[in-house]
Amino acid sequence: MRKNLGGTSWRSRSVGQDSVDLVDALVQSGLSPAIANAIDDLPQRNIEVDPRRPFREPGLAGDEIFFVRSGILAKFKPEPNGRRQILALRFAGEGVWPSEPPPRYGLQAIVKSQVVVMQKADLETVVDDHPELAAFILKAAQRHEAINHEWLVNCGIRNATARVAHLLCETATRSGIAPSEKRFPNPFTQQQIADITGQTSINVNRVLADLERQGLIRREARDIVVNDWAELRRVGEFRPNYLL
Amino acid sequence: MRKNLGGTSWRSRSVGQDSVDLVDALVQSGLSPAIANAIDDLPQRNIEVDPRRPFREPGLAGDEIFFVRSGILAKFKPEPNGRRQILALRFAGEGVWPSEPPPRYGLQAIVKSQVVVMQKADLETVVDDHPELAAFILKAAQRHEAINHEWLVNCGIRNATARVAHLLCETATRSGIAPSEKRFPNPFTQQQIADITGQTSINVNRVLADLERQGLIRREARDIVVNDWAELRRVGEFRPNYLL
DNA sequence: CGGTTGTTTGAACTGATTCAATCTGTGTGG
DNA sequence: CCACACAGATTGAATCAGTTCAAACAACCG
Repeated sequence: MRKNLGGTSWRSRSVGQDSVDLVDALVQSGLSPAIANAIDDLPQRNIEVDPRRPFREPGLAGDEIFFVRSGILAKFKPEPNGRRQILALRFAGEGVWPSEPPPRYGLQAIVKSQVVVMQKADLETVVDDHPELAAFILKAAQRHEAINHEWLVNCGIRNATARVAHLLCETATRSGIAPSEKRFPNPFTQQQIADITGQTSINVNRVLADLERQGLIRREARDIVVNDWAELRRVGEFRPNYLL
Repeated sequence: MRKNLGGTSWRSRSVGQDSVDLVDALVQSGLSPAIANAIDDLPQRNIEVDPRRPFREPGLAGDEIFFVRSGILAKFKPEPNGRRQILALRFAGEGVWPSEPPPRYGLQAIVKSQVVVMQKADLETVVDDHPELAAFILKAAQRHEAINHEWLVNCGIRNATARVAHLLCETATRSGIAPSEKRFPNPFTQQQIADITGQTSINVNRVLADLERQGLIRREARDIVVNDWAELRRVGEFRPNYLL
């Protein structure tokens, strides 16, 4: 699917409920409209990916850039022992930038997602024309580094309950849920929470039941209802400033 | 301490045995000599830091850049429960770049280290003059991201033995130990290994004793003697390509 | 309806922690 | 050179958080 040039792109119209326009998202993250439009003019492919089915296997050449228009993507790494670790998440408006030695992680969707795929080489031409773009990319990388650090602390020294509580808080914040909002959709299966927090799904199930028994959250269908954000944050040692 | 301009800088002469010249290290990492020299011409301070004494507390404004000339630096994050997690290491020739929201980690040395400190604002002037520098910085960030991922897998799904074995392999590689070399100095205390791998020092002690009992390594004074690199790598699931 | 995917529960097990004590090496000052 | 202090390493015993295995249950979907 190629870009439709001139006039209002069909991509500007909302496709899903939380679908993100590429230009809007880039501008909102601090990029100048000129550069955002230059990026949007690059050849691009829109794809829709189903959850839990890897669409980019580990070890493949990293010549593509992915931009999440709606849903959530995950970088994952399978290990010989059969378990897998989810390394990072990308929410709507965020992107996956390729790295130099072909990355060892694969990509899969957490929920059905719409993704824009572009060529690294194409983007590099925009970087050449607009050096500020490099700073923008670096800033995004540093934000993800801060999140990475937080996840390492999570898996390294926090207990199972704190890990899950932290993930819930981070997910709500990164999904753009207002702090006043008590209810938000839980995008994860318990297995996925386990893959993120380095546990088994059995234990995640018990932790969630515990959190519910303690009255911190309620689970209703696919939603999480948070009765006491402050307490959930305390349990998860979540301080959101690392997210900007 | 200010830069001595013109002629051979005193910094070009080796100060410690493994001391690294700033220009050499930058050029070797792929930067052009012109840019490396431009960076070297910036105001800089040389400091020597003692191990295990934080010299940069968490949460302080990140307006400084650190370049490791010798030794090893660690980013660490203390947690309310009294434990701490080491988030990343920087070996000789590597640097710590500041991030936008003031970083939540502190810096400490693993062993006595020599560090060059520069101002972020100064470096940015070089970036303005040489846009390729931005790509260089991004590439370094991506390499550290790959290492971060590896550490997350370590803490998330590998068992205590694999974690320690992996750290030993990574340390040897990043220290520049030739694969043929069986002996290398262990820079860590057992507490530091624990802080990196998310364990207690007691358990690290038992794991090291196990590795020795299994004949994989020997410990002699401050050195680790690796009897069988291939086997140690297998145990630690260490595949070094993520290090470039 | 049957098949699939995800959740929940129980019982047994185990890897790692916690607490406490001892041992070893190194440096320091008398 | 010895006495002492201090940091790190080592060991044991008790405990516990989280895993493993197995089985049942619920929800969803074509």
